Amino acid sequence: MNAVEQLQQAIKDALQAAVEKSGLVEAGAQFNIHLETPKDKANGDFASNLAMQLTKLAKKPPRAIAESILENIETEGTEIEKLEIAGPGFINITVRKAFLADVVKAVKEQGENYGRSTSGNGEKVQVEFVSANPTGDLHLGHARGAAFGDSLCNVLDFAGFDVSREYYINDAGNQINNLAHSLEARYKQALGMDASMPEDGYHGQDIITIAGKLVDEFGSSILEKSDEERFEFFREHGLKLELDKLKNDLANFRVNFDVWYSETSLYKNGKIDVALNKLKENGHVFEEEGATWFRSTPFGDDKDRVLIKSDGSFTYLTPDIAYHEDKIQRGFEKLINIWGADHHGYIPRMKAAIQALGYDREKLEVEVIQMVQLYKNGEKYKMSKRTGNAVTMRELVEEVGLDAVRYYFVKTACDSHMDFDLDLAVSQSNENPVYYAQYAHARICSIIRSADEQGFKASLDQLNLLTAEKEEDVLKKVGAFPQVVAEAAKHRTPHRVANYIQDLAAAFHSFYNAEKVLNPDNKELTEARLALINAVRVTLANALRLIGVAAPEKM
RNA sequence: GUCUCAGUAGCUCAGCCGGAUAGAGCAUACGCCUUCUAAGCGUACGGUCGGGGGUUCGAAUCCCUCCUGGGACGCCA
Repeated sequence: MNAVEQLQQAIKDALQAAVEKSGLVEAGAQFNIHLETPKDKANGDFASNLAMQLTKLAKKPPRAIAESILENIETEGTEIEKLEIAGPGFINITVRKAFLADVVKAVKEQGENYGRSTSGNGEKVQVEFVSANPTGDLHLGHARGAAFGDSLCNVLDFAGFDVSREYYINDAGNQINNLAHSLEARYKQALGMDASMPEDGYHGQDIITIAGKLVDEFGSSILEKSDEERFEFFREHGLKLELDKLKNDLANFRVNFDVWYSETSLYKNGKIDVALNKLKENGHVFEEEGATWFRSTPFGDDKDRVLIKSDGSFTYLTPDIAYHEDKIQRGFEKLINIWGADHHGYIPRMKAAIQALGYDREKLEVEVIQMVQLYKNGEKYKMSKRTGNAVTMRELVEEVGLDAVRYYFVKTACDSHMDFDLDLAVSQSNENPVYYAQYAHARICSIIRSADEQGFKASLDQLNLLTAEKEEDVLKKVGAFPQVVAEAAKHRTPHRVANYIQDLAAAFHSFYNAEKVLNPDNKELTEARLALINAVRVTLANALRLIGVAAPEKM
């Protein structure tokens, strides 16, 4: 627990004791004490709506309850300086100013770990995201999913969860055959031969690039292989090169996975059969019209689902069920899947499967990322596999810049729809709010450099000098960081961190314009302020790191 | 038709486990650099929180309903 949390807990305990002592409620009555930070600081550092909440239990008007609480509260030995009743019955709490400055010490002690908490209790969580088919380049939607997923993982980790990042490789099924055939056509074309793409082929530039690489390495020798060998060659090499490219693009996007999990491996190690048999034993499987079905409707799905098609092959669902059982057996307490909105209809059947296998369906949690609609010059831009005209993640980063893209995708809640105009993004990239935060960081670094030249050194000895209004604002913001992270983790909302970064940067910029840090006439204040801005710097850097954005020392 | 996400300032979005005068950025207007980075700060302008009901001491927030827009409803993945 950090200093701010300890303080809040102490206040809550004091309030709790006051209510019990006052006799307002019967002994043993249950009620929650919730502290909030008032928007208007005239209403104190913290506020509680306890008195209003107790109106039913105490059968008295809220202000009378509040008065009774204040009469009975013990503030000796706490950081509470002042208690006031306001508005309909809020209890506003002001704490000793000196306490606020303690946060600077906490940041100094914890450094790059400032903001960490144990609120996740080490819960083992697996986050599966991106998981795009290895048949083409990552596009805008994947970029959003990648930015969200990675930031969420960072936030969960920081909040004390035990996180594993996983990418499920769909390397079985029709789309891979399709990849092999598309690649073969491109390969022949690269050799100057006349070859047409398969009907549902992948038309992306990446396949052409890969075909070129194969020609460079193997010349025309592949054509001499038998049909079967040739197909296998293109399947294997296509897959490998596509995967290499995916890993590379994601790494360049600052996204790295702990596990790359192959769908094909589920075929090879028999886990699909195990899962299927379990469903059968549990009585959830039936045969109809030559196919094998999963009776998912009793578990809330709107229709039953085919597991084995009449041609004997599995549907996509079947290995996916085995995959999810495997996740659970690997000991994860929570499975968080990040899916595009176009897959949201898939959620009920997956939850049904988990339940049918005998597990708690709530183990699976799906975060749905709403679509990114691409615009060009103000008009909807239709992307299609057919023509391969999608805007790729790589192009996006090249045009707009990595930090701007990461920030852009994570600042908006994932359930909000997004319109994206590439031209607009390029022309406005200098206005991206990410630079506002980065500028704050660079500014602090610049002040610290000047301080070094002038012989000032940050000091924690006189933090009680930090009493200016803007200093208090900054201290409160810095102090709020651990809670912001914990909330963002709990609600799976990394965008809260992005918003927090804006607030913290704003508080700093405002302070910077109001007060001068380096003042040769006041060494003590200067060194206290250096400690303060260093705390801001560390907090900003930590927060930016969580959302995958760099914290530059110069701009 | 069913399911699902959204609708908040001119634009892009926060706020949504109910709380005090609904916030930020951009845009617009006006101020602030002989002083630590003006990619900054300050002031002003700007909102029937899609409409209508309900629950509550209190609703942008919860419930119902309707309207508008995105998405999904395959023996594709």
